[in-house]
Amino acid sequence: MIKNLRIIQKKGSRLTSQRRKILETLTHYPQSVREIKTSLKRKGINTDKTTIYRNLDFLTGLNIVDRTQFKGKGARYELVDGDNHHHHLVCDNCNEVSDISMDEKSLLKNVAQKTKFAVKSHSLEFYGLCVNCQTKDA
Amino acid sequence: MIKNLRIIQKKGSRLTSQRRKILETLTHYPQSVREIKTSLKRKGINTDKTTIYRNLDFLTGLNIVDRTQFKGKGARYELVDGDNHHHHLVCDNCNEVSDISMDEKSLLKNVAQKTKFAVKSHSLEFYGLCVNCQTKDA
DNA sequence: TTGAATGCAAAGCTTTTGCAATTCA
DNA sequence: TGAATTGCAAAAGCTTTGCATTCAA
Repeated sequence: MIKNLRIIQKKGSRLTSQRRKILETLTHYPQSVREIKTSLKRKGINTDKTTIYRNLDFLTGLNIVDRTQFKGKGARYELVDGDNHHHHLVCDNCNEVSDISMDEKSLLKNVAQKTKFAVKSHSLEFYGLCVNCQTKDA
Repeated sequence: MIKNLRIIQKKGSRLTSQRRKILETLTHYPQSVREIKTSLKRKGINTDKTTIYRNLDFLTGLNIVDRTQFKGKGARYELVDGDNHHHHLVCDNCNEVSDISMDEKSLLKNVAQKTKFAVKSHSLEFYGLCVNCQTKDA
């Protein structure tokens, strides 16, 4: 996404090859750092994990990347979806993650009515069984 | 809570002194393992962290304890609230956690309408600034 | 050229595992 | 007594830090 590259440059930060490759590897599916590293390696790119962590932090700060964390697992990173903010359905059995969008206006209104807390962000995940795992015996 | 002790015995599991003490230390505020350990130590009880982890897992399995995880932090455990299921408001600045209950029927209905995913549990956290931190300059 | 970014090594946390010793029922 | 539970030591993950080196602008 060209737009993201502009955001980075506008901020006065550098467009290193690592940064570019990491951006190219990110998707709209939440990946762990390990997965990102493996994915880069498959493309023949050996980037140190520290560099990956630092860039993910950097990109998260610019709102280019979104960081989520599922029950008892490490952090996961995905490209921000712009106008298509979504939540996750996480299968307890096969760990498959699918997206779902929600009308969350009512939720936020609810918080505003009940408290004076200033909500900046929120996270909402559903856990259970995906369609495939429902039909299996196990 | 006597009821919880019964649940444990009924399951054929033992009511060790450690288990009892850990239960007494848990609250309706989500605590980290480190906090639980410190709290026990303050009462003069030295329980190994492994024992704490194992008991928290055990109690979570019996639905006596609930496990949450906030953005980029370790797991936190609190007593299940029975009929008062709630969500959390987490201050980005001072990390204070407060509870909020939500009418989530509409959320779950929403998922059911859009997908065939069988929801077993969900987590919903709001991040932002608590009232105190809003008025501070920082 | 030079400050930003990278890579490497090491450390810091949290959580898990294996196993011998202990303890509740 | 005997299986469940504990404690200890060690390992396994994930994430961060410090510092010398490299590199984009």
